[in-house]
This record gives sequence, C-alpha cells and structure tokens, in this order.
Amino acid sequence: MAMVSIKDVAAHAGVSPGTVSNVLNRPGKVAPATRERVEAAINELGFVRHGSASTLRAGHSRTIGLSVIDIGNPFFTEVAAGVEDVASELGYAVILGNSAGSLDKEERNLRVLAEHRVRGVLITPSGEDPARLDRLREHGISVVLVDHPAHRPDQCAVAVDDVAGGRAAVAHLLAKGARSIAYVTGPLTIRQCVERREGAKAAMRAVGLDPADLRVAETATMTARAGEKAAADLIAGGLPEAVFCANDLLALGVLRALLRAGVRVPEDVVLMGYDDIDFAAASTVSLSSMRQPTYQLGRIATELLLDECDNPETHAHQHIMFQPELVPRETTQ
Amino acid sequence: MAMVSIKDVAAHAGVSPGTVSNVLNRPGKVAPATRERVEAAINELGFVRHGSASTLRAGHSRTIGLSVIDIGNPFFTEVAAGVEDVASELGYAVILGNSAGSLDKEERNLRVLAEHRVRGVLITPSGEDPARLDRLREHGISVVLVDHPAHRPDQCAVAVDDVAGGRAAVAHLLAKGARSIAYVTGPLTIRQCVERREGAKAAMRAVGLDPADLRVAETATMTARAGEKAAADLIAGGLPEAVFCANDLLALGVLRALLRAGVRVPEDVVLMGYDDIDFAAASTVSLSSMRQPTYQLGRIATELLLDECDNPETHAHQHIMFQPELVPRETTQ
DNA sequence: CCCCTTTAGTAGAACGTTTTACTTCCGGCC
DNA sequence: GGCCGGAAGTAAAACGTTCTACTAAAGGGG
Repeated sequence: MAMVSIKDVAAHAGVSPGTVSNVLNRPGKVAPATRERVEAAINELGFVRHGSASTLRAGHSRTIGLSVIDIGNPFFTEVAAGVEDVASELGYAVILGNSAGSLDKEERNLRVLAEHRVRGVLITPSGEDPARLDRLREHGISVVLVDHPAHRPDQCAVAVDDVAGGRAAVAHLLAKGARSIAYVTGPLTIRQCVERREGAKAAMRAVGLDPADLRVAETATMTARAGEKAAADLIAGGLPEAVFCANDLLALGVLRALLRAGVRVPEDVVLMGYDDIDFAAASTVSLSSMRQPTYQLGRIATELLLDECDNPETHAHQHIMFQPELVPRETTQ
Repeated sequence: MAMVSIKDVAAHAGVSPGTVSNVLNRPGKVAPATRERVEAAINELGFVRHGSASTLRAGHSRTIGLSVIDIGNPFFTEVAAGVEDVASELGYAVILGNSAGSLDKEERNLRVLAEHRVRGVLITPSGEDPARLDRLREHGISVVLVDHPAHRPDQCAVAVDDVAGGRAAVAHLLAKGARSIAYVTGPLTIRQCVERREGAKAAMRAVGLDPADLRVAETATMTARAGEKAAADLIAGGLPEAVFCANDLLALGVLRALLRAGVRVPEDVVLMGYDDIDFAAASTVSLSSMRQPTYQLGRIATELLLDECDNPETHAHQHIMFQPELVPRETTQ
C-alpha cells in the first residue's frame, strides 16, 4: 500500500516533480546525469505511474476498447489476437468487451469504455444503430468498424464481403447438384447473417431457382449447441439436400447432429460453414468453409485506429473490403 | 468534443457538484425532486462520468485485470467468459492481457494493469515467479490465481488437480493396453505441463513401468500446428502405442498429422488430450480428454477476487482445488 | 419555546499527474 | 562587457471527481 507518487520520487532524487514527469515522458529534455538520478529513484522506490491521474490531466489515455459479439467464437479470438499484437507494439492497452449478441450488454460495455476515456474503439456492432457510435465520436473517441462496412464516410472500416461470401458458398453447394437448400443462421439482427443470406439467394437466382425457397432456420446464438438444435429441426421437417451455415460453430453443431442421426455427409446432405476456423479442418468429416483474413482484420483495424488517434491531421479514413475465399473440404465432396 | 463535466450538470440543475456526485454514487442521500432534476440534466447534456478523475480521487477503480497464457485457446476463452459474466454483473470492467506464454509480455501487461490501478488481478501465471505478483500486492492490488495453486496462504487460488489429471489420463491409456507412451507438451516452464507429466509418470510407476521411458516431446506453443509438427517427429522417431497431449489443441494437431500419415487411431495409436474443449467431441475421430470446470473456474475466481476487493474485512482467503474428469471417446476405444 | 437530531445540501480541499510560464545559468558573439 | 539565446530545471495551476466538514432548515420532545 506504499503508493509512492511522483513527488516522492522527486524528493528522493532532489528534483522537482516536473522534472520527473519529463524523465517519464520526454527523456531527451533532461540532462543525462539528472535523468539517471531520477531513474535510480524510480527503481529504488518502486514507483508506478498513476495512469488515471495522467489520463485526467492529459485528457486522453493510451487505451483502446474492443467490442466483439462473441469472444467464444474463434473468429473473434483471432481478430482479438491481431488487435492485441498491434496495440501492445504501440504501447496501448486493450479493454475487451463481449456483447454476447445483446444490444444491452454492448451498450453497457460502450459506456464503460466512454467512462474510461479510451482513445478509440474497435467494434463489430451487434445491431444496426449508428447513433450509439456517433455518440462516442461526439465524446472525442474514434471508432473503427471491424467486420462491418462503414456507416459514414468520415470513419474507418474493415470488412469482408459477406454477400459475395454467401453467394460463393451456395454456388458451390449448387454446383454439387443440390437443389433444396437450408440456411442455418444466427439472429437476423446481425448484419453478417443477413448479407450471407442475400448472397445465398443471389446464387439461387443465378441458376434459376426461386430465392423464396431458401429454408431459413434462425437460432438465438451462433454456437455449436444451437447448430445441433437447428439440425434436429431440419431432420424433423424433412432434410434438404444442402445446408449452409452462417458460421463454422453452427456448422460443426449441425454436422455432429446429422451424423448422430445417421445422415451421411456429404452423400445425403452437403454442408458448408463460414469463417474457416482452425477446427473446421479437423472435424469428423472435414468442413468446407469460407475463409476470411481474420487476424489481418484485427491488425489493420487497429493500425487504422491508432493512426487516427496519433496522427489526426494526416490521417485518411479508409474503407477496406476483403474478399472471402472458398475452402472446399469433405463435407462438399 | 463537448466534454461536459459534473460542474456543467450542477449548473444546469441548479445544485452543487457535490450533489451531482451524490446522485451518481448514493442516490438515496438525495431528495427525490432534486435527484430527478439532476438526472434530467445528465441526460440532456449527455454527461458521461470521467472514470479517471473518479479513480484518482477515490483511490481505486471498478476495473479488474485478467491475464491469461493464450486467449486463442478455448480453455481460456471459457474461463474469460466466466470472468466477464461475474464482473459485469457486479459492475466491473475487465482489462484483458494475453501473455502468449512470454514472461516479458506478461510483465508488460501487469505493468499496464498496475498503472491503471485496477482493483485486482486474475492471473494464470506463465512462469513460477511469485515475486512479481507480490509486487502487485504491495501496490494494494489483490491477486487471485486461476488454474494455479496458491503461492502463499494469504491469497485466493482456484485450480484443478493436474497431477491427478495426468495420472488418470495415462492410466486410461495403459488400461487400453498401451505400454510405450509419448507425452506431447508445451513449454516445461508452464506448471500445468510439468504436473501433468508427473501424473503421467506416476501412472506408469503404478503399473510397474519405468517413468524414465516416458517419451517427452516439448513444443514452443500449445497449438494445433505445434501438435502436427510434434506428430511428424514422433512418426520419424518410431511410433509409440499411445500419445498423451498436454492439451486438446496439441492433440487435435497430432490427430490430424497421424491420420494424414495413414496411422490409424485408435487401432495403431491411442490418443488423449486435455481440457475437453468443445471441438474435442467434433473431431475426425472424437478425442478422449480430461474435462475441467472451465467456466466455473473463471466465475469462482472472479467472485473470490471481488469479495476480497469489496469486503476486505470479512473476506476469507480460499484455496479451491477441483478434480478433472475423464471423458473417453473414440481415440481410446 | 428551546434544544437536539435528522435531512438536504454546499464549499472547498484533495487525489497525482502534466503543462505553461517563468527563472537561472552559461557560453558565445559583436 | 553587455546582450542574446538556449539548456535545464522549477513553481504552480489545472484536469474532474469525491469526500469531509460544515451550514441551514425542518421536525420532535420535553
């Protein structure tokens, strides 16, 4: 409970608090001899700078916020890894918020971030409500959208083309000869789910099928467990020839449930996931999926955010859109 | 960039700043009429409390730190989910630090947490150096160890018995008739890896085998990719009858590499992982594993930490040790 | 009717930094 | 020798909140 402050260090080194602050923040401005004396005092007393005092006076912190939809999803974990790497390279700390798909929880998390006066926020929004993000901006907090297109031009965003992804996925299923298709998706409040569905419909239209025939099974969460339940419903309602899942966790759940029910994959049903998480390749029947540059998504978004924070005058807002890549495996052989 | 402060709110509501602070922190102490007036002013002006100022004055924040070894590992993700749930129930924010197995990185993360004056820290330490954690305690930051036994009596810790787990796992492999056993492990600086190895040796001793015959393959990271490499080495060096992996990610990598090389599992080699992550049940040949109460680990650790923070006088330090549970699946059939 | 207690609210110091404006010293230049 | 300018350091104000000590008014009891 020592709580040694900059004043104690100053007294111990025989200088003023201002000089200690200079040693901490612009060592070049301090004569080498003095600097050494101060540094010795810092080590001797075990001084740790009080970040809050510093934030208060300086008006900003070296902290950013990361708000994701589901930290249990390897997709977001990899994004987070990219974020963390860049942030820590540049000396920023990351506060993680998990919205678990709930708008309320996301709202609470954003409030916490605002109270912490984070420098900026990386967010994969749970819903479509730009107003909440604009409120952050009004407080001087930069926002970069991750895995989501920009709401407005003066904003950075890093996204992957989900319509194209959905189209490519379903085109692949159609190419395997399937004609009746089910789409197992998370909440349709989530943009990704909606756009992948639109892509799926476009692919059906392209081969002359009626997009209205796409059988949509919506789940509350995008987990393997939810996928299992959805598969049970599909089986009960009569199996389609192909199943397209909005992410790999759902797909792995569907796969597990189908196999357990004696349905053969890919002979009876062809199956596609989305995200190409590590485990997709390792599953019972290896899972076809759409690969996204996940880690890069996190890295680039963070680089954009920190550039916006550290070089506001030269910073140019960017909208980056990656293209997903088809990874065919055994479930669509 | 409005930056409306408590003073602005006070002026707008015709009260003193102190009263606004009371509305924020002990609404009961303020007359209902005044409270409403203040609340209206807060909403009207879009006031957001400056957490740093509050932390500075109050001497502590409503923030805890969580430092894990690898956020990419579903084991830690689930722990983190438990932590997050409890923390957000009690109005605490969580700063996440990923040490990625590096002591340096962990050190940096702890420094960030110390500077933020977090109320407490949950940590799965990367190495065995209690001194660093003691330094945090000297700064008035409570520390609870997660998935690690206590360093000292006046400290909370929540752990799982890794020696027992290693013993049970290898006993199971031995019961399947295997006599030559390989242990694929992460860095032996990590306690869990060492203890599971000790358990493995104990199991060998128990059936009259020489523990020195345990073939140990050490990898730098505990990922599927590392597991694949380790498996390649095993194949090159002559296959054992059984492989025990220090976690499921390694095991899934080993499994993938073995199958690709034409080795049959479990006919040629029986295989066990550790952690029982969700994907263990979904793999090509479903993976036998040791289940740990992961989510509970996070929940309970956080409850202990916050109890220590919020009720320092009545708090009783606890050392909790869970027992892991064998989950046999196809890789040991 | 006075004193005591409770309730509602205020004024102002304090938290630990950063930063601005200022002082002091020294060397060099005309 | 006087003046200027830079280097090195200092003193003190400020950041936005919380908290302590205080005042004022309103009941309540004798």
